[in-house]
Amino acid sequence: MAAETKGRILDAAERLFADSGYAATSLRDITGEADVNLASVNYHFGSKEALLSAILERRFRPINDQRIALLDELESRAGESGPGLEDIVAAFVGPPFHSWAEAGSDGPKFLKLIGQIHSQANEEIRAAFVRQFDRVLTRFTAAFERALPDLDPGEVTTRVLFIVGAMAHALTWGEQVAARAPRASCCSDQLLDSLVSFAAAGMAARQLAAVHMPAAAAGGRP
Amino acid sequence: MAAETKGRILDAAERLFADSGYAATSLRDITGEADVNLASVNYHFGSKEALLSAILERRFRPINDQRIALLDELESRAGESGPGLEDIVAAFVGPPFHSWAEAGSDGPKFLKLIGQIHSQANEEIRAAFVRQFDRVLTRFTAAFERALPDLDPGEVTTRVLFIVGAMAHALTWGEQVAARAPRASCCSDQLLDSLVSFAAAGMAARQLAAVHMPAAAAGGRP
DNA sequence: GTATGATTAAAACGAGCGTTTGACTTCGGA
DNA sequence: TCCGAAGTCAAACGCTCGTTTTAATCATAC
Repeated sequence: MAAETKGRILDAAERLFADSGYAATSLRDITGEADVNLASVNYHFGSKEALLSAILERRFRPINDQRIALLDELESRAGESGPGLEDIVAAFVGPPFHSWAEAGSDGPKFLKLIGQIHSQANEEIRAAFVRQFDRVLTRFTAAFERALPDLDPGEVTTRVLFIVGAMAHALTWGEQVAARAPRASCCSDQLLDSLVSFAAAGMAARQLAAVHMPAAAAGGRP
Repeated sequence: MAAETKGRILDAAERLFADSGYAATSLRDITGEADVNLASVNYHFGSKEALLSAILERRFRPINDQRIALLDELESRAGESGPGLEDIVAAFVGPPFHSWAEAGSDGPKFLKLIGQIHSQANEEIRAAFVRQFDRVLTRFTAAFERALPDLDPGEVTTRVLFIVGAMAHALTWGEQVAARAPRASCCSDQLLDSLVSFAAAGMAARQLAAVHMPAAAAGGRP
């Protein structure tokens, strides 16, 4: 019965963290929702922080593994010039959306947590998250640089930042916006398609003539 | 001396909320940083929640006013067809970045708060924030729809969501990424330029042929 | 059937939280 | 000069937090 309790805690905590954030959710909220004893969180996980780590591990590991695997496949299949832009984008932003569909009724809630975690949580936990995300970022940034040889490497890094932001925000609020929008974006597949189109086009945008004034004088935008 | 205390509290709270989030920041942290008495927060603002509201009001009001003013100007200047895509995007994402430069040394910190507030905080506070942001969203969505008559209205709404996400993320993490990137994105002006190019291109992306299967069967992406 | 180790349960711990209180200080106007 | 409003301060309030402790329960192998 140990495994069941652990699972119930993970599921409930995931749901509550996603809705209210890590700091604002108490262990009593979690154990109440999971219908388990208060002490069982510390028994099974050691601490509240370790519980969050376990949640992130459970969900992010497969997502990031899938991202890398998809990119591996794209690159081995593509020729000298590397995979196409839209394919790279899809390999990057797709896996979290697909985990939505896979992970039963808890999937959607977790996606909100992804958005949350991108801008909060204890510095230590963030470090653990970033450490796992970094390998993904490095691989995909390199792939983008190859697909967009005319872009500054720094510009690629910046635009990947934009994509991450758009994705995280879509994961967090896509559901609600979908309810507001008249017709389109009715389901996550469509939201994903929109995101891929948007991100690929943004990534390919002509770079501004970026006059590089080395570090010198005043000025700024005219 | 009342005004000075209030200002010190606002500044310190803004900084700490931005770094650690609302729930994780205590009034004792704030009053310690501001070097004022603990009770003065409740004396001057009434409660911790009201303090956050005051912070949001102080910063967001001018930003949203400027957004609307810029769009007004663009539309009155443009002809029948309405303003251009890049101009609309710039009017939307520019003001927060410019407040960065204006608001002394506290500007950058506040930008992180924008990112934070987009995915957390008490439901009531979020409602207050969304209420003010809604008029901006409505105006700009309409402008985008006019500039992009070939796009589904729902698709426009979705893509605005992406822009908001990219912007919030850039505001939150732009500083750190700028430190990582080799050359480009050295300052907020350049980050803003990149964002405008990215968002405008993404907004203008060709819409997928979006086969609208009414609600029916299985399948999904091939 | 009973000993054993894993799990659950209930209660309490000290610390920190947001907020309130009531006395003390400050200071411009009668 | 004194008054009273405005502001500051230290101290305490009641409460909730994450965590720990101790005892009860359960499953299982002997």
